[in-house]
Formats: sequence, structure tokens, C-alpha cells
Amino acid sequence: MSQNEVYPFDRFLGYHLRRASVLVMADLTAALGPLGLKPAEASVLFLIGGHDGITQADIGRALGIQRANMAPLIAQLMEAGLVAREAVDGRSQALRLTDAGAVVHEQAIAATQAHEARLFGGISEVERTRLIAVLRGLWEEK
Amino acid sequence: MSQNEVYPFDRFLGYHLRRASVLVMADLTAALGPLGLKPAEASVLFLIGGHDGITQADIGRALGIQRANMAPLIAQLMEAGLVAREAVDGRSQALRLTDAGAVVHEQAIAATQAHEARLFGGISEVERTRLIAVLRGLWEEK
DNA sequence: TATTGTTATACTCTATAACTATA
DNA sequence: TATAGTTATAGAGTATAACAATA
Repeated sequence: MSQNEVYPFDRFLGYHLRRASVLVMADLTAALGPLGLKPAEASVLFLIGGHDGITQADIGRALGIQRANMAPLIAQLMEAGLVAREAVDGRSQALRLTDAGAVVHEQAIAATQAHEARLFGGISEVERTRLIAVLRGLWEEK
Repeated sequence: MSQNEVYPFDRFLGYHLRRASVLVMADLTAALGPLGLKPAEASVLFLIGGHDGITQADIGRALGIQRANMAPLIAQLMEAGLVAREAVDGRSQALRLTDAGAVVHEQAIAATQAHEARLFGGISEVERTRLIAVLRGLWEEK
């Protein structure tokens, strides 16, 4: 049976969204692997790189990651020497990239951009912008 | 920190794809729950409903589900009385919907269509068709 | 030799609950 | 009272390996 025209999935946008997401995540995982990063770790690194002094709780809210699952994520990045933290007050910890973390951050950005170009290069800039707007509208503010 | 304009994710299509997919799947899970179905089970039911006599291996290939993971999926649908099977030859089993399965199949189609209309109703038909084409192009033939 | 279906198993991701320390 | 961070744990989804039976 051909994968094309598989009734009734052709008209289910959610199905194609899911299949595409799984493929894209697998490709991103492979692209980040050589840097010793998983997609979730890279996304945290991106956020710290772009928002110096951000806290775990902030990151969790921004990325939709539970507080409980942020702890081992940050621990891994600190153990790898990519992230350091200092107390803001008695409970919050400001996160920042170490020098090594800044290097890996740049590498991860480059790897992700290359991954995006490879997978989405065939989509026009206009279409990509519109696509992002549609997808963002689905998950934001809900 | 606002969820909007979170550098550098705004330009990463894969990120929005992932977040949208997670939200859509959670909504679909909730929509199918009252029918006693999970999304994967419903997708299998859809395929059997649309392709009478299909085998487990065929379904796995069409939906990207490992053979090893098809076994408990089919077992669950048979235990629920929604699917029956008979031997095609010594190893293949033709799958078909039972009468009860046909009823639930229709309910699941309706629930999924309502879910799609609720989440994607704001997207024009033209845009939805284009979006599906783009997403299909990402995961098919790769 | 390749394929179908199955079992066992391990790994990852994510969700919940409970706890402390602090605001 | 609410929040930050942590720990433990459970559930779901998915991947690999191996096997018996059959084509």
C-alpha cells in the first residue's frame, strides 16, 4: 500500500503535523548529537544565551517544560561545564553561559540553522513566515 | 518573560512545528478519550476502516509504527471488540472492523473532524491544503 | 532467505506528588 | 500563601533484539 493517499489521513492536518514533527525532531537530534546536546538541552542553552540571568522557572514556562524536569536538564548542562549559576536571592538562581557554553551555544545555533536550511530550504521565505505564524497561533495563548 | 519573541526560536520552524504538534496531540487525546481510544489506536482503526483486510505489517509501514509495537495495539483493539482478524495464510492476518468497531470508527472519525475544525477552523481551506502539502513533503519519501 | 507476528526489554520523555527553603 | 528548586516515581511511547512459524 502506498503511503500516499491513505484514507482518511490526507485531510487530517494534525496527522501530517505529527509525522513532520517526528521526522524533524529525529533529524535535529542527529544534528545536535556531535555537540553532545539533545534538542531540549539545546533549547535551554539557546534561551540562556539569549537571556542572560534567566532562571529555571522562567525557562520552563517559556519552553513548556515542567519545573521537575528542568532540574536534571540544568544539572546536565552544568556538569558539562556549559552553564553556571549564582543566587539571585535565597531561592532563584541566575543562569549564564560559561565560556565553553558560549562556544557550544554558537555551534548549536549553527547546527540548528543548517538543519533548518536542509529540511526547510525548499520552502520559500514568504511561505515559511506564514507557516510559522500559523503554527505559533496554534500553541501560543492556549 | 513573554512567550512571544523568544530569541532565537522565532525563526526556527522546527520549534513551532514541535510545539504545535504537542498541543494538537494533547487535544486529540482528550477528544478521543471518551471513546476509549488513544490517537495511535484511532489511527489504526481508521486504516482498517478504510482498507478492509489490511495486515498489521501494512499498517505499521503506513503509519510508521514498528511491528513489535503493533502487536499490543491490535491486541487492545481486539480485546475491546472493535477489530477481528482471520488468517490470510500461515502468517498474515487480515484485519477488519467488527460491527461495534464500525460504530466506534464512525464516532472516532467524527470526533477527529470536530477536533480538527476546532483547532484549524481559523485557517482557510486554501491555506490548509497548502500546509498539508508542505508537511507531507517533509515526512514522505524520506 | 525474507516476512509475519510475538515477546521481552530498555530507553527516553513527560507528568504527578511531595518536600525544603525562601519570598 | 505563593514560588524556586529538588527528588522520587510512574506512565506513555518508542526502539532493539530475538524467536517461531511460514512464504
